[in-house]
Amino acid sequence: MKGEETKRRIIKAAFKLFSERSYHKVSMEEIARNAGISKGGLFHHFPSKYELAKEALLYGLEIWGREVISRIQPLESTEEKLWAIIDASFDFVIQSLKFSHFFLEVYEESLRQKNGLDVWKAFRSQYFRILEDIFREIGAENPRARAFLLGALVDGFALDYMVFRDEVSVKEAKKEAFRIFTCSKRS
Amino acid sequence: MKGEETKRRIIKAAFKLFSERSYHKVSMEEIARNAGISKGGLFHHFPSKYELAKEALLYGLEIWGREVISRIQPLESTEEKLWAIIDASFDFVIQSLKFSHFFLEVYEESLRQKNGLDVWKAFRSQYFRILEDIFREIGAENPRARAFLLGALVDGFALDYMVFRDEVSVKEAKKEAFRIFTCSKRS
Amino acid sequence: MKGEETKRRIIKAAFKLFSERSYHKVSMEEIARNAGISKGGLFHHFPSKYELAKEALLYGLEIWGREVISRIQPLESTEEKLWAIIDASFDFVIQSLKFSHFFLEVYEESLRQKNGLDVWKAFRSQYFRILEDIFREIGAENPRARAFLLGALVDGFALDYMVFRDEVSVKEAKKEAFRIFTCSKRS
Amino acid sequence: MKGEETKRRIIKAAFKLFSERSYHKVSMEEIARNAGISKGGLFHHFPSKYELAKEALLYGLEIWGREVISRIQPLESTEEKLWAIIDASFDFVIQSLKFSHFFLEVYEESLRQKNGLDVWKAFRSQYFRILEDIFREIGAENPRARAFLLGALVDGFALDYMVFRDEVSVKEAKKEAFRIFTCSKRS
DNA sequence: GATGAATGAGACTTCATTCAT
DNA sequence: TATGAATGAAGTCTCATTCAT
Repeated sequence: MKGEETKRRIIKAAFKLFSERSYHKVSMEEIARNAGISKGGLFHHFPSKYELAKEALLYGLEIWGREVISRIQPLESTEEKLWAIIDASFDFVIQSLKFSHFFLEVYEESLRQKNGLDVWKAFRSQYFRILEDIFREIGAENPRARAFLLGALVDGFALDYMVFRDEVSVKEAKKEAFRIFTCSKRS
Repeated sequence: MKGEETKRRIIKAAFKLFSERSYHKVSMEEIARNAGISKGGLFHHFPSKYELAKEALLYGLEIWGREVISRIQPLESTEEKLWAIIDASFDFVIQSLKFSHFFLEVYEESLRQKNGLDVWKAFRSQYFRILEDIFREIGAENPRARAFLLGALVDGFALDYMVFRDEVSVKEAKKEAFRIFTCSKRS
Repeated sequence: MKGEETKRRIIKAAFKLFSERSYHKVSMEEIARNAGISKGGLFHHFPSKYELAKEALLYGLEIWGREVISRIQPLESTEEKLWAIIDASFDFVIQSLKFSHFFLEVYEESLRQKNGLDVWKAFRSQYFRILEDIFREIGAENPRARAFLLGALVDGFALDYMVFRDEVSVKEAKKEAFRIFTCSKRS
Repeated sequence: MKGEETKRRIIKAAFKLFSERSYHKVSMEEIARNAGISKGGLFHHFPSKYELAKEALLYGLEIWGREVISRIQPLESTEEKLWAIIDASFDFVIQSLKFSHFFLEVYEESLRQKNGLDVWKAFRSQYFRILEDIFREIGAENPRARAFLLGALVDGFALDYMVFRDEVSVKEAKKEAFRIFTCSKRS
């Protein structure tokens, strides 16, 4: 029982640091220090830095996921739901700006592991189904592709906003994103 | 003049390696070897790894820029131009999948340098004007924001495509992107 | 009594792993796992890795000793006995190729312990008396030295055979060893 | 030129330390210190600990080889040559007692490397031809096997002598070894 | 008797950078 | 201009051992 709590503490510390400064810029030493544990203790709970990063990433994603779901649940209209998703996604991305870089680096490591991508695909598909349904109802020509693009847009926004944040306000970006993603031939 | 040629050879080698394997995964040693020069020689031409990476990145961006301009130039209709840009951007991104990661890592370093971002902003603004004009002509509500979003979409696509390439074809993605970005209230 | 049984299980597992992969390449963690016990439990039964290794080594040697004795017992002629010893020794050595490395590593640790070698000397002398007697009967000039050399040959064979096993067959080696060790000036 | 000299200095220091305390008990840090170079400098000259150990081992073997050859060269009779070889081999082994352990550990690493054993086989075969010829002239039944056994005996002697040195004198051991290895059916 | 979390020292290795030649 | 030897800091990971429960 004590172990589980420590593990949780480590993951939290790792998530925080990784989101702030990406994978390569954070050392295990530092994570240990922040989690109030020894370096050796870290490796007792996680076999490698990659494995820890993966769990930290999932932890972050799940927070985001729960946030999105909870915002969508009470809503009824399709468009409201889409707006809620865009709203929440952009917010999350702004909140932890370096998150996507961290994401990317763990992804890259995953590419080298056998079946390393399965975790991400599983997680992603869960939300993609929701998005696809929304775009189908809206009358998008290719709901699947559009869902993919929204995902990409959010990720890319995280990247670009970090650098060019003075060129556009988040509010404007959200609005315009909503506009183009609700575009349908029937409208 | 001989120095200039060597410098160019180094930049080319660096760009190739960096876009294949990102910043942190490529060592100066390796770049030197690939450029057919010694490690010492490398530092003779570039004061640091970051400085080399910056120039290598600009080199890559300029190639992309010239490609886009040359594709747009002969076209007349606004929509054709937009399609050409989307087409070229996605192609470029696919071609060097790790490019955006490389981009991001150099960005991060730039954040720490005084006025480090200026060079990227200058480069970016040059193409953003073109995009903004296009979206204005199309009748977008917020052309500036939309231009920003297209940039973000392309960057994000590079990221996600690396991992989820089997979920959507590049062709479909391009088409759907074109559809939503040409969306206007007046249509 | 239950403690004794657990201890035996640990020793068996340790011996197996050590003779497969030598002392330094086997961790206490792994031994624990293979013995179906926790790491803490392991240290409950043995105060240190060295102490466990020592007992595991003795366990292996005793198996070998009993095997040799049982093969010799029914035999009558001196030469038959010598052949049986050579035969059994080579077989044992082939069976657990890394055994002599394990042996050596525990030896080295023993060198650092006060009276650490006593246990090996006691074990060894027991079998050396038998060998010496045999060589005395055969008419060797220096039976004690010859006994020592046979011991060395077997150990060295274990070493070399690991690397150069395709240069000579075990059968040929046994036969030639028998030939030279039965050599006497009186024959 | 300066590099070669440093490399030689490193190999010498490594050989000395490894012979005294075997592979795992010597750290790169220590070798660096003894060679008067930084840890990083070590890796500039040798890509890994294993590779350094391999070269250090070869360095030691070559010293031994040259010693043996120079002792044999002036001799005429076959028996004198064999005696010289046994004499030199035992001397060498006594001189650097832990050498064989070091040998063994580098061997084991070699087993894991692709074609890792080729170096040793090449070295060994060079001296085995000489031994085989000698035993053929002596009239041994299986000269090849006997040569193998002499090699094994020397290696095993190094092992055992380390532990049981008070049981037999080197001089006696040499003499008895000479006796049994010159045994022939025709005598 | 037994568990497994935790420690802390130490190992190998990488790499940007400097500098004598 | 160019070389490559040398540095030193930092990084990931292993492991025997201890100890509260």
